[in-house]
Amino acid sequence: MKKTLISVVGATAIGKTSLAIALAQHFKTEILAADSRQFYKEMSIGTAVPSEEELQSIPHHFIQHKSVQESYSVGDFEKDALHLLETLFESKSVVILVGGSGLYIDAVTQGLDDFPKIDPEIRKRLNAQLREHGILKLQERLSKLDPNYYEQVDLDNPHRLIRALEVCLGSGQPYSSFINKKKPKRPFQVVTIGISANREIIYERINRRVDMMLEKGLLDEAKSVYRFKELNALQTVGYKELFKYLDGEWELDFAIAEIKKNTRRFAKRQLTWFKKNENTIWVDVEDEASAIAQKVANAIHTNE
RNA sequence: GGUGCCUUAGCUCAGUUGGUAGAGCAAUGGACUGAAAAUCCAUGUGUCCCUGGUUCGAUUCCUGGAGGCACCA
Repeated sequence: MKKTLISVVGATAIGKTSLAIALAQHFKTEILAADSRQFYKEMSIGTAVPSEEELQSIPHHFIQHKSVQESYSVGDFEKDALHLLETLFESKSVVILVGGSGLYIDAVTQGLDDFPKIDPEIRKRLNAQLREHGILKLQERLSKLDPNYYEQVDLDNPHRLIRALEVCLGSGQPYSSFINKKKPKRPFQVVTIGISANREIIYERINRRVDMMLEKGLLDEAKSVYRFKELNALQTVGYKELFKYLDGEWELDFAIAEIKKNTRRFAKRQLTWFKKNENTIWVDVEDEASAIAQKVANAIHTNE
């Protein structure tokens, strides 16, 4: 029997966690989280990590298994997730993947190209160059080192430029020579379930959840990680706005309004990403978990 | 009750010496290969409060009205 990874996607605050748990109970299996901020053990309220009870009801993986002080990339996650799936599929025919980070989901379901390890110092230097000389210099370098990618890349996007450049510099080969290689087939099929709702409902849920996070003590949590605020893991909606408040730059009410706005925009970006996958089976937020489980079961069968 | 000011995009406001209008924010669409809750790109038709008048033409000037704000009674 073919192994199946059920991928549950949807905008933030839409109810992915509870659907994933219901599905895991139905299929008697475990859950992998594909959420780039739930990895970190220092953050839980603002990342809407599953509750104690939820975590106890079903085994979860990749939840708070890292510290914000460690660096953990999509590539690392892909490797770890595939390795774990191999183990889980020895005893299960179905495993659940749930999360809001599109790139991380794709890394597991489709795979990324292989890149050589790059010395993080190179990125630091490139960032310093960006600050001192501006983006034009980086663009010029890329046009020499990888004219191919220079043609496709979003030239105003510093992160993209720097990633391409660091690969060029670190490997001595153009970035574009590593991408779009034939990726190995996954030893499992993927059934993607997307939870949808109209925009007003998503935004209402977001606003309510932000208020709830604050009631649960998000501000204290932000204080507890304030000393890490420069780290990548803390470039996170819900924290970076409260840091502004703690720095005295913003009023608390304004910071909260910004959290809601930035969460809305984040949700919007997620929807754009998830729309790309034509194979997604879309369900409504209001649909019963049991009915969804039935749909999934049917999809697994028709694919076999 | 009187006088003055205001009414233009979802919000705050600019502007048109009369030729039907534009900023910021919000919002919307999109991109995405080890920073991804990150990063980046694109998108502005709206009874210019209503009414009548002047005019070839009024959102702009004038009459009357409505609503808001301020001051005076």
